[in-house]
Amino acid sequence: MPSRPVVTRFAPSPTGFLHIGGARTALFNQLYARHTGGTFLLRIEDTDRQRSTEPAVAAIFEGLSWLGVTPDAEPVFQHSRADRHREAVMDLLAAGHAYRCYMTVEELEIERERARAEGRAIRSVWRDRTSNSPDAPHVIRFRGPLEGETVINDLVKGRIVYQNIELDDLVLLRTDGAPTYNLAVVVDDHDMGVTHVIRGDDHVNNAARQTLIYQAFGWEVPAMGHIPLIHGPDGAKLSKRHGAQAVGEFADMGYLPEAMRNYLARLGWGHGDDEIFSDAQAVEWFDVADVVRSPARLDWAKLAFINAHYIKLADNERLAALVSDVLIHRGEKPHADLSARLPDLIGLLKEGAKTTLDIADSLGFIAKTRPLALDAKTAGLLTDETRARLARLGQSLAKVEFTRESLEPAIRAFSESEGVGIGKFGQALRGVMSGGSPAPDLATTLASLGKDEALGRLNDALGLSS
RNA sequence: GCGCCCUUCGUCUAUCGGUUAGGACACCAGAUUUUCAUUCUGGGAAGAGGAGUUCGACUCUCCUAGGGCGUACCA
Repeated sequence: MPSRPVVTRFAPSPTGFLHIGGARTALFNQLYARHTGGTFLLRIEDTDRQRSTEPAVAAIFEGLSWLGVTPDAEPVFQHSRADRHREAVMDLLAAGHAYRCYMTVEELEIERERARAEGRAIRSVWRDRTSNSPDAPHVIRFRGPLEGETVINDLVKGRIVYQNIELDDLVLLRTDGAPTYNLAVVVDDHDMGVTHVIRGDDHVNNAARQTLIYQAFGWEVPAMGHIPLIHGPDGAKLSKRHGAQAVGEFADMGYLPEAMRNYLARLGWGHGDDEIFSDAQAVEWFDVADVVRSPARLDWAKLAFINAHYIKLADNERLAALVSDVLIHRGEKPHADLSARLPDLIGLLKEGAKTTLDIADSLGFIAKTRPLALDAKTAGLLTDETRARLARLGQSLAKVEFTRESLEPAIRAFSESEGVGIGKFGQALRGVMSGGSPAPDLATTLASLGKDEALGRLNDALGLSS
């Protein structure tokens, strides 16, 4: 294992959005680098020019920066290093660790079936043969050992042994001269000085093949750790029907990046009984060796719980900007005066919110304009007796400062002076204030409306002029 | 088919040969209460199955079952 300063890297392929599992892999890489005082790098694996897209690259950058998992250096684009990759393959060719293979797709198909029947991996007939017309279309394959075994001392899974006969002679250079992934990762990780390869479980099989390539080059093999995938709540592979896969979707659903980081870190990794922890604590505690071996399922309820926690902690100005975006996105752009009050309102309303979308929802009753249409339930509550009581309440509240702290005791005092429980008029008052829409507790509802608006709504409902 | 990996409450996890198997989310009940929510208190809930090793296994080994990943001129 390398004894140099730690260098980790996240190496996604830009063929789609940034998957939540990939985001966690990136997080783990960054945490480990920070924990060891090392460096965290980003490399875009775009050797397949057909499948790689610009929007996908943008989505990765955007997703990572939203999550707050950004590399310590400029990202490397793998395809820009194609010349270096080809050069490396030529070295392998010269050293006899690779060979030119002229198999046609048909022949390959036959060999594939034969190999399968014999229970071994693909080997080309060109392994020990040279062509009379060396310039004919061909790929360059790795010449893997036929015997022996390759051992991976996986940082999370432990010792994994592969029989070399099971490992195929993989293609290093395609017919068009383009390098393949398995060759490019090895060359790039080596050139970038990567000491610890922390990646998804779906790459374990490649670990052995890549180890062989490192050895052929005579390079030091980096430490590797394969982290389990994230599954949907039902245990199946995460897909659209589970609600979300892309980090961008989580952002749109009103989750905070720090909540995502906390939740993701806790998914598949743990530090004793700690559930909620800061980024600094995560860095202090994290170790790849402590990553859990088995795949984890996404649990929306727990994510919501953690998000609610971070919403309570979040700065109201910041939340206001987020909520405002939600409102605009919904086509409910808040008026200037509402905008100005947003931070204060959010301070009052964020208590039970699980997402910023919830906060936006809770703003609904405030945004209504007078006179409010009352729902049937509220209308039914407005008996003559209650109307009279609400009128008296209005008079006494007119003398009160409209803050939650002042309103709370004021309402209680009124209830006592009337000699009835709050239940006798509370429901009706809430209905009059909100028109029947969901609203928080009385004091908070009144405070968030403000004195003028609140008393105005009350007078509207009682048929009084304000 | 073959190879590799995984398997503790519903979920995320702790335990790293000796524990009443702990915590969190969720759930249920009770308390508080001006709706919902919040808050508080309490509760139910787990070592896939079978063989070993051992004085003693959730912890170690093997088998079975189930699940995942891979098996590309994708990454």
